[in-house]
Amino acid sequence: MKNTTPTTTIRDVAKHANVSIATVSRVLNDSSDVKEGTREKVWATIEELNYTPNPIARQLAIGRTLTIGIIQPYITLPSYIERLRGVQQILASSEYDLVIFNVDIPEQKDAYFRDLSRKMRVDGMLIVSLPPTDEQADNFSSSRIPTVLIDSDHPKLCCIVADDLEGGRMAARHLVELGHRKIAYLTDYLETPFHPAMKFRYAGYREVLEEAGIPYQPDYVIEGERGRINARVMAKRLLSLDDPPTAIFASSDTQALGVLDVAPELGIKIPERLSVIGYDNIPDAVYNNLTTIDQSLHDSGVKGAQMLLDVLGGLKMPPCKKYVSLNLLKRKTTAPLLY
Amino acid sequence: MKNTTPTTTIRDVAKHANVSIATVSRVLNDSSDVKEGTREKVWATIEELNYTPNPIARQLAIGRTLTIGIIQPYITLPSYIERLRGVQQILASSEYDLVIFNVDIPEQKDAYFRDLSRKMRVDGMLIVSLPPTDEQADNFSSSRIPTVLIDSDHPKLCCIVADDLEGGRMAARHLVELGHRKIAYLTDYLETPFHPAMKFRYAGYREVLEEAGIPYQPDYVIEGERGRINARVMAKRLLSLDDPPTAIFASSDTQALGVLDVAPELGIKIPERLSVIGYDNIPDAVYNNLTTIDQSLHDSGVKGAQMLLDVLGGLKMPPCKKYVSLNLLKRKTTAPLLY
DNA sequence: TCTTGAAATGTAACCGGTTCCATTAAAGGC
DNA sequence: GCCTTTAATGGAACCGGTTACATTTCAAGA
Repeated sequence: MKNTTPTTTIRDVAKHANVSIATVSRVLNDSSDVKEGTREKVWATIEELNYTPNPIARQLAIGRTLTIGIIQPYITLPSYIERLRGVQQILASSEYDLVIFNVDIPEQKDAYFRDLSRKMRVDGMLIVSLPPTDEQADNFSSSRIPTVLIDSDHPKLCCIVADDLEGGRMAARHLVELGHRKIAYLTDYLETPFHPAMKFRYAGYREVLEEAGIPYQPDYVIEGERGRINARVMAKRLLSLDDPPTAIFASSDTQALGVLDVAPELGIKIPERLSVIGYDNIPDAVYNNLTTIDQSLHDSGVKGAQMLLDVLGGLKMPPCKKYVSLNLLKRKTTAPLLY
Repeated sequence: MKNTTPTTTIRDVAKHANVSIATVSRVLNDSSDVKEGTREKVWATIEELNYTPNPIARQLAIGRTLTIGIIQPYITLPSYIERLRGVQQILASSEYDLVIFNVDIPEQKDAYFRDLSRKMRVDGMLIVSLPPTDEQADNFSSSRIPTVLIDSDHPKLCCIVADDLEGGRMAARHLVELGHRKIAYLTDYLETPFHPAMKFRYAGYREVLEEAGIPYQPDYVIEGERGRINARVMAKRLLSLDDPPTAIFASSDTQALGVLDVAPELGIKIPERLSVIGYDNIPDAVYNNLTTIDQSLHDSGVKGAQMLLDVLGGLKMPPCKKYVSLNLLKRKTTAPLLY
């Protein structure tokens, strides 16, 4: 029944209720010093006029948006979802809303980094797996808008990180300790415009193998497009080598699952003939009894959100680097090498 | 180097550049009537002071947020991602930003429906797969904020829908035409607080079977939690029946893939011994050569976003219902029944 | 009864932009 | 050279809230 935008404002309410706009505002923000009778009268008027305060005006007046933004790539990947849940859990009980900005291509990242602090209307920012350049980091740290990095780091900012190098070591060490010496590493492309976690894990893998006196075998390192399907193809290649590996360290659970998919097709029993270890501990890993490195994804979301809230709450916080824990979860896809 | 929020405003710029704030505003919005010399002087000052206009103030002044919101459940599912891409494609070339609100549980839906029109700051809304109640629909249609429904419908609103009943018929009809009579339907829970697409597809399936004179066999209908993993379990149950089906219609590609996963384990060849048809045509379906019903997910996003932009552009549009097309894609997982 | 102070309310400035309208400066017409 | 137009610019109101401060109300204390 409404015609063209006859928006009711706080002044309309004030007029109808026969009070001042200040009083209406007080009622809306349930300030304590409004007489009960007045309060009721104002509420009645608000209902009657079907009045809704304009959030934009409010934001301008109080100088805050009560919104925090999160920029992250690959929103569809299970590991990112897991972190997101951690963030949401914390924010749900705060006064802040969460707005998600998805980055699929590097250009988007730069566009967001450039604009968000200005064009977007957020009080704080979480940036996941997207390492800023020095210049961008400077912008963030000198900006009015506090920023917390999750899963990437920069000396000028607050960061929540996992030690991917150590994670790579842990996975490789587990396989070595089981007696394996033909250990392959199956991964996303190591060179990426996003956070090079896979590269660190790779370095950890190389390190442990070297320590164990296992010569580097380039054929055992295979990289390719992310995703379960592609992992299958890569796994097939590895397992068809003349001298196939007896263990595969996949840089993500999703890829490890791809390996589990194809092994039966090739008549390879897991874990008897092939040990497989993943990384992340996503829900599907539990279901498939996949041995993996739990990198506390959920917790990284929780910690990041909490840190941002602290800063927004006024806590003075210098740049820092906070680690989430790593845990080797031994399940059913790894076993001692049979001679 | 900055201390506590010494935010530079348009007035600071005006003062430094020795012009009026009106002129600065004109420069910012590159209005035509500013002399070239003045324009340069103002830009120089803007750079010098490192000034960034406050978007909130601008929004308040112009009365628009230049943001559109999308509410959708299961943001992690491939089918929803596909729609989202369609939306983003259209919005990318518009002046609007997209903000995503994810709904995982029904309560969130109601909270968003209640608040968004008021608390949130968007110019328009897209609602995906979340049918509003009559009351909510009334609120939307009488609200200042135009709303378009995608994948659900209501007589009072603009809707983009797919004919799930017909889709169910198409899938079932395909199998019947291939000679199958033992046709199972594997699905998410039919009762859902979200859009009951699966129920419509189910109805279509029942209808076609009845027309073909195939008696209803309750054992052949199995419902359960969504997801590939759960689909495997359900598929196993179906295929272990005393008189197993020769064809399975899965209500989503993800579930169909689950069926493809387990069939080999049970020694069942596809499509020779078992025909499988999915629904959605997600990217993985292409890769796995899955026969499926393409419900133009991407296109539904495109159409929905376009319609919303039209309305925001001033087009008067009465409630309507626009269908996206359905196509049976015959690939390699369905085949004639062998006697 | 008159103070006095707390409680309740009102006034008006402010947040940081946009834009209508008035004013001034420059250019064109005769 | 003067008047009319047009181009540039400035002044100030406005968007719709919040809030510091001033003012009024009213009950308690002297």
